[in-house]
Amino acid sequence: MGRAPCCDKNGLKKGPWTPEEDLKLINYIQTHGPGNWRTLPKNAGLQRCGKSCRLRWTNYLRPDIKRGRFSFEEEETIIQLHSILGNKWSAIAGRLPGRTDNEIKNYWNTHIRKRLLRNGIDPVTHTPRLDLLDLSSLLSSSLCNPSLVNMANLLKTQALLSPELLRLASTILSLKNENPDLLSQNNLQENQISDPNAFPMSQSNQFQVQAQSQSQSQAQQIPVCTTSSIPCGAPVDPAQLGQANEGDFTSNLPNNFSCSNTIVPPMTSQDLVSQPHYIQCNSSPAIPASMEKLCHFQPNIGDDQNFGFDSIMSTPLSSSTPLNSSSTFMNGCSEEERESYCSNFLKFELPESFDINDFM
DNA sequence: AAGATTTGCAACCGCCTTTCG
DNA sequence: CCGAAAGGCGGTTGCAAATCT
Repeated sequence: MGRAPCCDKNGLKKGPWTPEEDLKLINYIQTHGPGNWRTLPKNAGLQRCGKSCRLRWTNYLRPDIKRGRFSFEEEETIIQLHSILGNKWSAIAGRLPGRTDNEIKNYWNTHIRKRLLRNGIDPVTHTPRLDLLDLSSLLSSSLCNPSLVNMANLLKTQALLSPELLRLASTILSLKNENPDLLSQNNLQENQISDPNAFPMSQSNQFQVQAQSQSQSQAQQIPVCTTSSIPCGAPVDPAQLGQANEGDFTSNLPNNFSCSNTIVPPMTSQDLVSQPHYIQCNSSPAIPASMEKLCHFQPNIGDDQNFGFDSIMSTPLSSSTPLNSSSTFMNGCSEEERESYCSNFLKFELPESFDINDFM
């Protein structure tokens, strides 16, 4: 019964391949084709297991393998595919011509995964991770200077995505109301916060609240988050924002605040009503309109005409049609530039029925 | 300059599925 | 149909190179 025994494992070499072994394997496969991996080592004169030969060929010696740094387009494809397929490296490799599953896996683990983590994105779920965000600056700011950083700031960042954070913010407000002394004990820190140069903002959360002295008449204006290394651009329903501002959120809403280096002219509620119900996550002026689509959060991926789950699953792995190629312009860009893009990869859209009070 | 630490990647390991006798 | 080996895949390791202190 069963097959004939596999290759004799005794005396088989392991470890790094020598150039001579590579040459033998290449010559044999070029002449005879890969064929049966079990018998290949013996026929090729190699003291290796067939499995080892197959691995060496598919991961390193195959002539169609593309070596070198991953392009931005490839990286973008990997992230998109990983958000759907998870660690199905072979499936991902099937969509990336010339790349092996092993190479993609290595690249994910050594580059992309770390970058996503740095930006507060869970590399498994592709959603923001609050435990990775530097909440300390937000919290200390909120405790030390209620006029500088307030509930709206928390909302602005990620609170709309997280009931936990909203509850935390609510607790902070309660603390503030119950123990105002707590605030006065932190005058020194307050001064530090007031001086942007003296306050060491965390890498992941460089919020800078601006335009404190706007008139109350602009209170309904919508803050625009322009840049942050965490995913931002949470959608805001203007009506609900106003409701939140007048309701449980007792602190004063900054009329025009930003988490970037640049002040963006405030939008009015009317402006927003006529716009899609999300705030643009504008990471860099250099990102062209063609990138906009990529900013949409992946749950919309099925609607993306360029990238659908069905297309992946129905397309043979051998057909190496590259996915949307909107970003080849970023080939060769620096790690920082990639990171900047990566950090804004997610943009969230909430249904119009979204009610912030449901979270409180 | 030297040792420590981090990074990148080839290769191995072990498990699961497929194939074959 | 069954059992065993091949094939395939994802996770992990080990080591050399690069970077930091």
